[in-house]
Amino acid sequence: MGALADPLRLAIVGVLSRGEHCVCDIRAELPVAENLLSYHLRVLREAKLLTATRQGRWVYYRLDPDGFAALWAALAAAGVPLPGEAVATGRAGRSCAEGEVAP
Amino acid sequence: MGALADPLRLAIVGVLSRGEHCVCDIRAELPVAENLLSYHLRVLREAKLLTATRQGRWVYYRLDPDGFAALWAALAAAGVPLPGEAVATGRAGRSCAEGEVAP
DNA sequence: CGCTAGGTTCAAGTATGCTTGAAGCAAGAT
DNA sequence: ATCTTGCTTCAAGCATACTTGAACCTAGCG
Repeated sequence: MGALADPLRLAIVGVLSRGEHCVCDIRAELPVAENLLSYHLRVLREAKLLTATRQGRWVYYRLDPDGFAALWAALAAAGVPLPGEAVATGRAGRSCAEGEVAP
Repeated sequence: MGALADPLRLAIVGVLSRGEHCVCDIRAELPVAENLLSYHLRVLREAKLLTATRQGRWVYYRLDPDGFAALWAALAAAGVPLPGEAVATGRAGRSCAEGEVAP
């Protein structure tokens, strides 16, 4: 998680969600320093959300379906209500106020 | 986003995913300073992921379904592949290497 | 080979966010 | 009113992450 917490990285994912792109094309859509883009691409790569392949002089990035699947699985395991899931809003067992404020 | 990027906040959401809890009960499940818990609860509250209601001396927190719905909607709008969605891995139009390395 | 273009990495400064301790506020108990 | 409990807020220290500039590496070209 946290890899999607940066607006630039979210924008990168947005570009790549339309298909594979090389760094120079990403940079054409996102006006940002080459350094910075490389840094954020690395963060996303280390988060397993992106994969990179070199072709000649260019490096092509694409989204990693397995990484996103793992992300959603981890969130689900942590108890985060994913889209389409019901959100529990009822009262759970309480220990600190046991029977003090009976409804 | 980013509100779910902290392990403690993720744990808080996990506890609240089982239903409404007061702060002292959350604290009973997560060994953390009262200050710190209050801080992270505020972050989640300001992210619209939690709602708080005071009842007597206790403050009860619960997940906010609308907030989570808005979060997933925002991610979808940004192009993030949500669970169950296909991930585009094909080639998109390229401008920098137009026709140079024809497959 | 030397040279250039596309990307990456390194080391620095700055900003952001987390953590801690003390003070503050509200509501019930005395 | 005074005290205690449950929780929040404030201010300061510390850690982390972002940003910038320079050096570096690889692939292709002359």
